[in-house]
Amino acid sequence: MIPDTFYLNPQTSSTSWSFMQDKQFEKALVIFPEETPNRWENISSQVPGKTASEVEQHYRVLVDDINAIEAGLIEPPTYTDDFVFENRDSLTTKTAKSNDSERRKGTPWTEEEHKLFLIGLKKYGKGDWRSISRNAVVSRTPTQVASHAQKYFNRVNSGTKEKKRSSIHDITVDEASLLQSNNQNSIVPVNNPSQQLQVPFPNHGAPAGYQGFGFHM
DNA sequence: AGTCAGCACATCCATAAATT
DNA sequence: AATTTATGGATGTGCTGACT
Repeated sequence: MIPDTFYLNPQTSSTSWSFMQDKQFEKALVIFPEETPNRWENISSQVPGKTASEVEQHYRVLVDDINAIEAGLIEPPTYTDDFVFENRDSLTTKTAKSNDSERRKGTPWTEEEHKLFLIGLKKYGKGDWRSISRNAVVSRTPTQVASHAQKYFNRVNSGTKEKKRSSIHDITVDEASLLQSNNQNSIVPVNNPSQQLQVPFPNHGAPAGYQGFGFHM
């Protein structure tokens, strides 16, 4: 279990959030998207011990963090490696040997995550999946980033686009960089403006760059 | 030399999209 | 609607380099 001191920001968190509360909050964000009436009341009902105003405040702090990181005002957090990754993995994956041979499907990469991946790729280079995971696609482990990269490079190297389904991997490094620069202070994806405003956290209820409520600065 | 971490690559398999 | 095909996430394996 990740200790509270690991992810709490004493400067921006007026009340303490336990790890489980954060996870419940994260799930609730997905269950109750932005257009949901009485969204914060509904979310707070899923987070034991938190009021609607507290969850709303928590959300705003997180968005502020992301905006600050994307604007380059603050450095993304650094982690004590294995501790974080082990715990992050334990939240989203299970080993192949565990649990009656059922194979996990996994969480699909969002367009936003892929763009962050490409930006990280450009910045840190191919092979430095750890840095990309830590500083760019913080919602993914190095293993996940490497796996995604493998598919991406397969796609890129396969060349011809004809007779192929459209894919998230069709987004190039240059496109991602351009989108990033055009979208400097926004936390939303850029391809579908109508969706952006509806679902600010397109992946699992969290903003891009958000990695599980662990890094308010 | 042994151990460990990180990586590339190959493969499995669920799912979505395209085709018939 | 049924079938085929492509995609993508997860994972197993082997290699390499760093460390003890």
